[in-house]
Parts: sequence; structure tokens; C-alpha cells
Amino acid sequence: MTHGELEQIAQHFRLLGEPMRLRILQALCQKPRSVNEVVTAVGATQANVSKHLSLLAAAGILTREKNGQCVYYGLKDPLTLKMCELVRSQLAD
Amino acid sequence: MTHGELEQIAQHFRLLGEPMRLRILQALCQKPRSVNEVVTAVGATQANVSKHLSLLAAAGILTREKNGQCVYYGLKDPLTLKMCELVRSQLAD
DNA sequence: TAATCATATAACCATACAGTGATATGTCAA
DNA sequence: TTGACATATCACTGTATGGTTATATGATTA
Repeated sequence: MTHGELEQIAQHFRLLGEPMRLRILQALCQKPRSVNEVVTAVGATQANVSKHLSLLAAAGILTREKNGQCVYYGLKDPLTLKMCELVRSQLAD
Repeated sequence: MTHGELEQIAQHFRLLGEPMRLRILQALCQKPRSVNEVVTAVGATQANVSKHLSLLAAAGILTREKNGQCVYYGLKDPLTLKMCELVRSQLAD
């Protein structure tokens, strides 16, 4: 594996390595939600949630769809939650 | 999922979110190696490698076995490498 | 157009932590 | 015991980034 690939993979893991972002992902596990919905779901600042959502979308972890004045973010790949589950079961040992 | 669980899962991902640590994991994918062997394999400082190995072992990602004056670290769970592969294939899209 | 709502961005601060050099600890051989 | 080797730890620096407040941008409605 090249250094560039490792850097990319690490970057991906790093994005998942933040509790607030995991909470955001959790809030999106059923269906896409607007920024405001996520804000109330996770109980954080609008600016903060917006920043995290942008990062996750830029990394290809979330989809982003604008509808009127609302922006809806959703999980792009169920694999992401699967990995969280894997880690959780691994930690359970 | 509780906040504590999320914090633990995030912590786990954060450990995988560092290129140097991924290189170390890669160096251990075949068989356990001593600290020095890893040092030469990844081309980093002894102090740095030792610190990373300790962190990974403390998190239960690596096994640690002392034999004479050498300490051998090895992958505890093949799942770890599987996740790296998953991410890599996900990024390939 | 003006007012309101939703989202994004900018500037800033504080903290976490990777990397380094020096040194401590522990183990073996001569 | 002394010296050489393997590993761990300490103190420190620099940097990346999460969170905050304030503001900008854009869309909708009256």
C-alpha cells in the first residue's frame, strides 16, 4: 500500500474518530435529515454541526442534497455504520 | 448507544486514523515482530514506534509478549486489517 | 423590498497529540 | 561487574482541529 493510500485511509478513520461525528451519523442512520434536524437531534451548535456535516460529505461519507432553503444530509454507504458495529462488538470482548 | 460507548468507538477509530500507525499495523500483518524490527520496517524513531505500539496494545488492538530482552507485538484481531481493506475499497469508488 | 429562516463560513481559542532527543529501565553476554 | 543492546518513558515543541461567536450567503414569504 502506498503512502498516499495510507494517508487517505487514515484520514477516513480520523473522521470517524470523533464522538460528535458518530452521534451525527447515528442521527442519520434511518433517513436523511436537514441540518437543523441534526442540530436538535444531537444537541450541538448549528455552526459546529454544519462544519462536521460538510467534512463528512466532502469525504464521501454523507450525501448532500439541497431542497429549497434546506440541505439534507444522508448516509452514503451502510458500510460506515457496519464498521461502527464491528468496533463495538470488538470492544465488547 | 450511550455516550460512553460512542466515546470508546471514536477512540478506537482515532487510533486507526494515523498513517504511521497504519504502517505499523501493516508491518505486523504477517507475524509478530519486535520493536526494533518494526522500527526498521517503517523507518521511524524507536521512541515514536514504541509509543505507538504501547497505545495500540493498550487499546487491545495488538498483543504484547516479552521474550528475553525483546518485546513482540502482533495483531490481535484480523478484523483490524479487514476494516482497512473495507475503507480502501470504499475510497476506490 | 424588507424581514425571516436555513445554512455556511470566518476568526479565534484551547486542547490533544505526533514527533523528537535525552535518559531511565531491564536483560543478556563477556 | 561492566558493557552492549532493547525497550520504555520523560519533557518539550509544533501543529492540527474541535468548539465558539459573529457574520455572510441564500431562499422564502409578507
